[in-house]
Amino acid sequence: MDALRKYIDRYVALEDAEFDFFYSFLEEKTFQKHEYIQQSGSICTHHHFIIEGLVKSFYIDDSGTERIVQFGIENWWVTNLESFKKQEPSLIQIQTLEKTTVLRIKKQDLDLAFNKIPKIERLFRLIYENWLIAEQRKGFFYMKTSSKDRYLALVESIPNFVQRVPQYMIASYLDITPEYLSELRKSL
Amino acid sequence: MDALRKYIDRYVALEDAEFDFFYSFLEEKTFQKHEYIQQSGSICTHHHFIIEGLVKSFYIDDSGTERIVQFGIENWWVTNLESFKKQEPSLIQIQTLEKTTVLRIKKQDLDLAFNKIPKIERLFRLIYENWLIAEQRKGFFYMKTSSKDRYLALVESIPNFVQRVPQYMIASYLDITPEYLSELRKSL
DNA sequence: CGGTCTCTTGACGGAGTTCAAAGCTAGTGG
DNA sequence: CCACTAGCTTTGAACTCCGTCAAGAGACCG
Repeated sequence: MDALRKYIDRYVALEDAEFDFFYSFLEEKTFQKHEYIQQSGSICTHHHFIIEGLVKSFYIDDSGTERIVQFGIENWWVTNLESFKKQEPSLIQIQTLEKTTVLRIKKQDLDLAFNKIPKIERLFRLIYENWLIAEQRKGFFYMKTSSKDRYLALVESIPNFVQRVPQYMIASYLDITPEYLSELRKSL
Repeated sequence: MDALRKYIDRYVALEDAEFDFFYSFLEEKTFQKHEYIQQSGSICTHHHFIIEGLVKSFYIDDSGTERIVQFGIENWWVTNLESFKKQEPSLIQIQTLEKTTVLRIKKQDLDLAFNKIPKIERLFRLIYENWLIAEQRKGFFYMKTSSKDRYLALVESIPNFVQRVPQYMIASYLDITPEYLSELRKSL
């Protein structure tokens, strides 16, 4: 609750009553290590705010290989936005890498919150704006940077990331093979 | 005006008075072929809705090569969102490839519209949501698809695209060299 | 008709993949 | 608390995709 309040305060100034009303839609839930938050083929019913823990979003490609598209840590929202918005089955799966506690909200409740509290709509307008900028920077960065530098940037951007996540998942996220990442690391 | 009204109607139901009020902030402007809508190093002051024409967003990399990150056509919004939002100098440049007519709005006027007309804030919450999904799909698609298939998907997604845009720009957008694209096309 | 912009062709090189095998490490049960 | 196993990481060789460079062939415009 404190974590969410602090997070929201960075974007919009909510009255206590507004926050409490919004908070009443949220459900706290804890997932064990390696539990699925989102299964492939099912509809993404909730938007999740991570209070503590670490998750990966990924899909399985045609040759059966896992492809990680995003990691999520404390103070991030995770969902498959496309499936959540359209309420269609999701190709993306979300799984915890550590014991993870989230606050989650259902699609219809979030829509209700948008109607009742304009500041919540503004909050998400701003969140999506920032998220979009981050996604664009990522694409931009991907295009102009070698995989070695992408690796270095990733491990520097999140403290202890290498300790928390196995190498082969980092390789998957960087879109290279574990073998090649191993070679990169040898050359430091 | 009609194009914009039609576009907005797909997202939110505005009263005529609300639309007129929003429209009063917009300025119609026509750029000639090869004119700059956004120069490198300057702040992105406007958000642009393209009524007619075609533009490219790009930057110049360390070796002096142009890198196209996005094309924009009719009924798309174009801006460098990061520069527009933070009012910081932009690394991205935007240039027309054809004579192009836009409706443009200043940052402070858009913020004003958000405050005066909640439905406009909702409109942009939805636009950013869709844009984000599109950006994520693009990243996703990039990861799992060969450059040959990316080329085919691109030319199929926009009618006459190959006629409107020179090959070497398509190569830049696909993040391959013109030489290699030429080879791909030979193998059909 | 001459020049600039665009597209193609070919030789070579480097980044990254694939496959197979061996070496580590950490969790589990006995 | 040790031993075993399964999962993770490293190594190396052969191969593929795609970039770089250099040169030539069209095509459009004044």
